[in-house]
Amino acid sequence: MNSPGIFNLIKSSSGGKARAGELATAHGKVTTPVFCPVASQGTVKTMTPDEIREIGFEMLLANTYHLYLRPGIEVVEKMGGLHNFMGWDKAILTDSGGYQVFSLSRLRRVSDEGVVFRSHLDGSEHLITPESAVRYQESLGGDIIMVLDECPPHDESYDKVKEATHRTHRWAEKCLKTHSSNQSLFAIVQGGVSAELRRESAEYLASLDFPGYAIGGLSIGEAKQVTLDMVEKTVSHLPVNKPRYLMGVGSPEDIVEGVYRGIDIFDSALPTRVARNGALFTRQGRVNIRNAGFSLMEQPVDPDCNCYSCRTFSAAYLHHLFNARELLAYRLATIHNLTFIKRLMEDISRAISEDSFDSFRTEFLAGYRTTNEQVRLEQKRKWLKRRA
RNA sequence: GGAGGGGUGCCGGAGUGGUUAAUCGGAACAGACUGUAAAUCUGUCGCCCUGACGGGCUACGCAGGUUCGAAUCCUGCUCCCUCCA
Repeated sequence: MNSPGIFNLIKSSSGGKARAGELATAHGKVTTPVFCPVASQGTVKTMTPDEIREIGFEMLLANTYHLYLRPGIEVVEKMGGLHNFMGWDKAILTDSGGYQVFSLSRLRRVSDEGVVFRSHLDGSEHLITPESAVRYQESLGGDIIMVLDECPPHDESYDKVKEATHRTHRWAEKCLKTHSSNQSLFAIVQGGVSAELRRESAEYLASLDFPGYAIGGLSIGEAKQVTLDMVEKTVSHLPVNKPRYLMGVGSPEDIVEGVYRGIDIFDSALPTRVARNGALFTRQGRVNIRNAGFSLMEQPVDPDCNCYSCRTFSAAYLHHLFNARELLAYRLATIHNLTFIKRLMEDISRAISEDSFDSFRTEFLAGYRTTNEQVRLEQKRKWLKRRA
């Protein structure tokens, strides 16, 4: 089973939907469930590829939109492709730029042809089409590439979501038609928070026989229970023998819940972004290293962690680095959070192979304190409003 | 000795009669961040009571005074700064 693009399902939970597998790529085998750190601009912020490899990650996510604008697709191509350019010889998954249709929505116009958007860098206007999105990704040379999709806001009207979902379907067909490399092209299910649209989207895309399926348009401001519900409603209509990728989801509790519902691949900027802002993962929940309580703590932030940061430094030192805004703070925190996630993935894999994932999940969630949902959504709303 | 300027909340610094518990920074304290326009953003920030609305008290160097009302005007005291001798 070594030809690139082949997904090999190794083990499924006897009671539930969690599963373990392997994904073959031209840049090595990827063990699933897998988490991909985000390297939008060809770098996991603050980390060297060696450090990422040492922590144990097998696949990264890079972004076509960002690399297209800077340094430019041709530059990456001339520099020998993305792997060579960024010094990473394991697998790469590139996103099409579809998410930017959503996150930069003030700067874009969507039509059937594609998306006309304004560069957030210099305001210049560009058109990205399903066809060009595939061509760009073929030039970048990632191992898994994504169709161009339209990700509507979580509170968009049903009709608009339906329109975006159907457009995403048409684009998926165009991408499939354009695609000519041996990279794996994954489709993206949309459908917003409508179970009916999710089903329709999953069934339709499944009929096109892609080598993998992503679930997009979630965790963008809707309530957590809705996210999980939509994942369930989508997965149940996806083929069993193809990898399922839950895009943009990566908090520890969400990963556990995603695996529980049959997800194989995750990516998210959350672990690294949150790290740069002082939030560190522990098995008891997130902790803010900037809090005054850490100023004199001799032990590491997470005594159970064996990452470089926790092996080497006290919580007090990390607290100090953050307060002083020293650059090392961001690196040490990123190392910690990524190591935490990697270990979580290993624990999940082990639990699945031992057929004890359900109890692992129950225990993990019982011990992991999460933010009050109201507080979360309110701050999220403020953030989105501010961006509008 | 002479002339002038100034002392505002933890710090810097606005404000020159009422709408001022006092603009704005910073610090401090807490929170958010999920296919990265993010080393970003939000909230609190005199004291006491309240979950909140709200209420009470104390505040602009010190002491008096003018006024219905003063951080803002007047007098004295005190401390600091600049220039001239």
